[in-house]
Amino acid sequence: MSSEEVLKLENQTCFAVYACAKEITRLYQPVLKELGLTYTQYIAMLALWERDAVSVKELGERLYLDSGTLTPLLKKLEAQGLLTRARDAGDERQLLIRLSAAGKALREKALEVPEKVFCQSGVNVEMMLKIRSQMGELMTALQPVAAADQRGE
Amino acid sequence: MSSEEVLKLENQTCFAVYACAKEITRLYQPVLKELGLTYTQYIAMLALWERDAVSVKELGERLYLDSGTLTPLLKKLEAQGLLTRARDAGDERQLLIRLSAAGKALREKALEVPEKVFCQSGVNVEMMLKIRSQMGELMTALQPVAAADQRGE
DNA sequence: TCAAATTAAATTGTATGCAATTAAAATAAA
DNA sequence: TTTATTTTAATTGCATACAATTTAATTTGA
Repeated sequence: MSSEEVLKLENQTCFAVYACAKEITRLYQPVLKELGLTYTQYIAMLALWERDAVSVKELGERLYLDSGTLTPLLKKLEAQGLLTRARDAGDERQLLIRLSAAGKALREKALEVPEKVFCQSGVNVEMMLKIRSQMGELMTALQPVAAADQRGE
Repeated sequence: MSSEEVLKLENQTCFAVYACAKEITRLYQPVLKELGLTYTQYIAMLALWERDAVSVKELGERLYLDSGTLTPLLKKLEAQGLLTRARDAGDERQLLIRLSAAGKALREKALEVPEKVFCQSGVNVEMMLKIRSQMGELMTALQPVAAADQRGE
């Protein structure tokens, strides 16, 4: 690529993904508002509905978020009565996150979220599936780099 | 999709894009640190290197950011001596952002950023181009929705 | 003309997001 | 065992993001 083109915004794949991610969460916002959740709170609940009674560390690994983000977020969800935060009796370092009855019940209302958002977007199923698989590929391509950084290489 | 699967994290295209966007900016971070820029500051500079002496509004439209994000960000870049902020004489409502000599000079160092990041990622050119075009398609699919929201429809 | 509506930034308030540090608990090693 | 290391959350500090409001300037319309 020429030195003229290499820094053009429209040629930056990073910016394309960054902009899409923001546009997508913007699309979710009004739908999630009905559940009283922000987008990040929503994906945290998704993870918990799939697997309950997990530590902050495990939750963070699945969501790619650290305790600096999760601790305040989980405190807010606790304040809303959706979950409880309690130290693991077997290992006091760990904090176990458990859904409350209200937290489990909210799943029923959340069931219609993906459909609602999909209908509001101008996206068709084929595009959506293609994007998901592409992002999966990209993530596996990027993850080794992140892991190596973690190990200090 | 079954009610079991519809809320699974791995089936959420939104989460795939969201996670990739974060991973990508993480990849840029060490490279941009050498230029003294954060990722958002970097894309702001990309936009300005392409087109100088623009208003906050125009910059925001190109970056999909509003004044709430841009005002403090531009003040930081001004403090670094990379640009100047001055009201437009013709329309005092507008603030014109102009690159300083240092801001223009920084472009030379930035020229090697895309290549550096690309080499550190495990991504090949084909994947990158495919993703960029996919994100472009997605953005055009989502933008009408955002525009309609803007108009209050 | 001149009040009403619109526009552009800035400000305020809330919620991430992450690096770096701290504190407490558990594990490893001497 | 007793210290050193490691692990897990919480905390701190900084930088986004964005909705909603405010302020100042401009444009519209009666």
